[in-house]
Amino acid sequence: MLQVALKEIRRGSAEIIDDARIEKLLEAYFKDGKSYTVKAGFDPTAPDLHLGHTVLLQKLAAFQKYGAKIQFLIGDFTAQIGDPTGKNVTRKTLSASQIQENAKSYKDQVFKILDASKTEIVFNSQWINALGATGMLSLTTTFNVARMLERDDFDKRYKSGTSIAISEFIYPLLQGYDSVHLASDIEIGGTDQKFNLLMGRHLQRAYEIGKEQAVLMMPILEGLDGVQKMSKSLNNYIGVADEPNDMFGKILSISDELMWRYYELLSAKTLQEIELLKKGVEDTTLHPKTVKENLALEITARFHSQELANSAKAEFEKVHSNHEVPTDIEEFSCKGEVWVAKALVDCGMEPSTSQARRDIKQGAVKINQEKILDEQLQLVAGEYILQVGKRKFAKLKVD
RNA sequence: GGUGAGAUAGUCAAGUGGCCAACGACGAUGGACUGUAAAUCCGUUCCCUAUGGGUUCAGAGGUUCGACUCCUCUUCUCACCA
Repeated sequence: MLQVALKEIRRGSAEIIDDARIEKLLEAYFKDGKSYTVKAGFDPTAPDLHLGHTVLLQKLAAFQKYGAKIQFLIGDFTAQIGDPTGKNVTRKTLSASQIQENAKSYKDQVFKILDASKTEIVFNSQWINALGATGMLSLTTTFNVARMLERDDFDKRYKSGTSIAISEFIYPLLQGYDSVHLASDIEIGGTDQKFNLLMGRHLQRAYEIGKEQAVLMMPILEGLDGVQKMSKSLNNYIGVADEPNDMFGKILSISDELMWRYYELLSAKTLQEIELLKKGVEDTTLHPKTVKENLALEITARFHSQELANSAKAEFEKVHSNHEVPTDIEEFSCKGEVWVAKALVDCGMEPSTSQARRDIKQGAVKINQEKILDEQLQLVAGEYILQVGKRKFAKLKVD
């Protein structure tokens, strides 16, 4: 039983520091039912969760299965600094009510994956504000600049002469201090968080709280482009709140290579099962598209339902394999004769009439399934199905 | 505080008085081929009912027939010195 649990906990992780500690904690749980805490930090500014976040959340859920109490930390204080990435050095401070609102939205989304009864949501402003200037000062004495510069992005920026705000040095310290205050047994995060996660261990030692947290790092999930990490700002994400059709379609649009990555980090399938799928594709007994469809079905079903996932698949086939018009299209209406280019802009399918004209010229625009090439076309009264490219549809009623 | 270098479209990056709506690369997007995969090929990539007009090269002025290019000031970034 312990071995099964450990295997599940370790699955997909990029690196584990102090694996022995995790083993001990689980052992104690199986023996005496002893609980332990697992901490994970989240940014209060982005309450729209995407699959990249769920990699971490699923890991937390796995811990919950084996006795863990989750410390779901919302970094409302640290968000004022912004995790040093070289960009967004200073961020807007969020008002208390905004943070509460975001936190609520987190709850709505997070508890689709996590067990609420085994999760505690905490805000770090609560104890960091209580630190005061003296507390803050003594926190900074636990570390020095040379070691701070060991952090990869600090190192790069320092060497390349990009500015580093002093406040950015404080960020890892505060994140580490959170672990001191919460007395966390384990902290998990992405590989990009390694430095900060280790800071937790360092500070727990410095503050002599009698334990040092184990650290489990998950790989960063690549976005739809397969290169950059999944993020909202890069618009390469699959949101957990995405419509079933979108979710299904987005997953199907990833590359075959990336599909295996998603399988490993997102699927509930065991590693052996995934190996079998890989073999099947390699010796051509399985079509990669089928394998990808199954993944899309699994993920879509997880956040919606099996039924909705199935109908998303049916819809997808309808539109893309049979080139039919989707079932649900946004409807627009207007009065009098309209010029096509204008109509496309009004329906939000094109950003400008210039762009619309170009697309028409290139044969990207279809009306009622017929390609049109006349950019001067006027739409008289009637109903039209407008289409730009492969995926943009709208219904327009002209009176 | 002093001195010097720089700021160009989503990003990187050419352009040092007219040939500039601005080379190129990446990205994005359309088409072909497919499995809405990858790879590849060919387009497009400021706005405007448009063989023309308008607004752009950090911001504000100025010189000039004409400025992304020259001058002045402002803001920001970097380097060296203090």
